[in-house]
Amino acid sequence: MKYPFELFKEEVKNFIRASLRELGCEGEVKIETPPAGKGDLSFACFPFSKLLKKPPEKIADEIASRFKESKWISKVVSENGYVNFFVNEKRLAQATIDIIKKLDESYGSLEKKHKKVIIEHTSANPTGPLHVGRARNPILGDTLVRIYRFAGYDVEVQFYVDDMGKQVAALAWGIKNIDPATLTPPSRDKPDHYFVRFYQKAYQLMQEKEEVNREISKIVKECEGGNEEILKMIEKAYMKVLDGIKQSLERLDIRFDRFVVESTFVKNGSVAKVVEALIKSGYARKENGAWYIDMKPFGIGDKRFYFVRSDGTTLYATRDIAYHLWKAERADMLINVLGEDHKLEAKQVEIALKILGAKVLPKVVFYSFITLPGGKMSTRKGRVVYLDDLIDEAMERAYEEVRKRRVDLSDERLKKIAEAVATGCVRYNIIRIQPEKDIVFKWEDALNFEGNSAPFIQYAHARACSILRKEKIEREEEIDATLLEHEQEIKLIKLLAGFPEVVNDACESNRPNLVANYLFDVASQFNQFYRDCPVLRAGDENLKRARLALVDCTRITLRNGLQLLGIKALEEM
RNA sequence: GGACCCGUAGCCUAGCCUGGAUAGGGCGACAGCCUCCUAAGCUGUAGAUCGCGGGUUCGAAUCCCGCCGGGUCCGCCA
Repeated sequence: MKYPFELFKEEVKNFIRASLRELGCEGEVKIETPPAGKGDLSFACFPFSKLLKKPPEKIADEIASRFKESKWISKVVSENGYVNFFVNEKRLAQATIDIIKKLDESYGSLEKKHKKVIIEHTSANPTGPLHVGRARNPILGDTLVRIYRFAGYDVEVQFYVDDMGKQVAALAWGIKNIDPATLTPPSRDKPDHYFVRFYQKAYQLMQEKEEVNREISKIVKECEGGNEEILKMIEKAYMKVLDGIKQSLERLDIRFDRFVVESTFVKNGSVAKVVEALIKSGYARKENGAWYIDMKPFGIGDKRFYFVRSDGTTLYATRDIAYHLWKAERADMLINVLGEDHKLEAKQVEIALKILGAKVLPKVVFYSFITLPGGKMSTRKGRVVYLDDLIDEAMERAYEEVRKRRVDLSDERLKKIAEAVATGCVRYNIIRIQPEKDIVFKWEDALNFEGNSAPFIQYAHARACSILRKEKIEREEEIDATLLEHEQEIKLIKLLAGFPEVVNDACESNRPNLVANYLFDVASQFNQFYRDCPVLRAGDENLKRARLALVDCTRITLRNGLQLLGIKALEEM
């Protein structure tokens, strides 16, 4: 099934290809979007100027003059070396509104790819609560999950649990050896906040006392040896913290299909196989009993990638390779969401996977950490804003705002709305920005409820719902969309028609921020339509039905898009 | 020091991958709009050497090189 705008685009491409062939040349046909008012699609003739030995204006003229008539193209104009194509607006309006009404919740979704994708995200050390510095990871990851599913992929979401590092070992040691009475009270009644204190204290003691350091190191070593008893003890410790992390993410509607535990790959021998295979590959060198791969031939400067220590134990990256081989056997595509501090490790894993002939290599989406105006967040230094605190603060602010506006609603209803606004706001303000861009955390930005924000989009959706509550429109109702001729109606329809392409682009390029930008545009255009085109008081009954349908289609598109961002589409606010 | 990322109005940001027609938005500022479908909205004004300098090109915010500023990494840590 093809979407209307796609059909228009294909027709334009075919027309250009045929025209160029007649003019005597072939070439990549690159279609672009012209500035407002100059058409709906355009084609630049400059690159063909040399080939055809004609000025671009002439080529554009010749192509444009070849146009007679067609289904989707209403007009072709030559201007300054460009060929501008105008869509048949009435046809687009009718086709777009028909298809949105018909597909409803699946409008914008793409055809089934019959491909399995494993998306790994968050994978935070389960030693304490998530803080805002890392909050981009789950939000990016979960949004990608939603987009990939909508784009037709079969997605499994995984959280890789590190149960073998010094961090979890410190946590486990702390819980076992520290008297809770000596700790400051937890910042809130939640397991991750409760247990992080043991981790913090243990970490501090580890640096102060050599014996503590030795004990914790011993735990780590036992884990690497696959000591079941010690691993069980560690599991008991981190599981509670992980529960707390899950609770926080649940508030943002973020869930996982599977938690994959690192030690699994030590226990089942796959890490040993990785080591063996790497040694046999011919790329490995030995030094003082430790094994490494020289990364210079792979273009990574003068770096060594150690995968076995001199005592024979493996490293984090080594185990990560085993994990990735396991994933590669189970999926057609792998996506990882990682902080930019993992760039080198990701490169090491990738090189190893290539050496070992992995079927699938992961595509990694890196993001920059969110920092505080004074610098990096640090749990241990107490310079930190927890995700829970951010959500709570957003909730309070949102509650105040709703209460100010809606004296008519019950407190229960107000809280529901506030929650949707707050969590939407948190997700939106993070997802709307390109992952690689630095974000300096400021409360006023994070809790922005106006302009380019989640509530702005939710508000447009609520407005649409409000109109539709007053006058119903049935899915089956035949409407005459050709009556929609107002400039704002046309603008809105064209924008709605572009949704599937946005989904496709966001998915293919792993840029969820495209969806956020798009929804802001739709909401903004809808607000302008709302200003210019009365719906319930449209006068003409057929026009009213058509406008109602357009409102309904906007509602559907906004809702589907918000769904992709994990933001609740409110019916009133 | 080396590698990678970022640098667009007072602040935040889109566009950069795939070069193209006057660089879009938002916040904040200023001036307006609720007898009318929710003003979390709308309109208008002011505000940009697209970090700097070269190069490639008919054409550069976009590609290449150098520099400056900020971040990340450079461990037999995770």
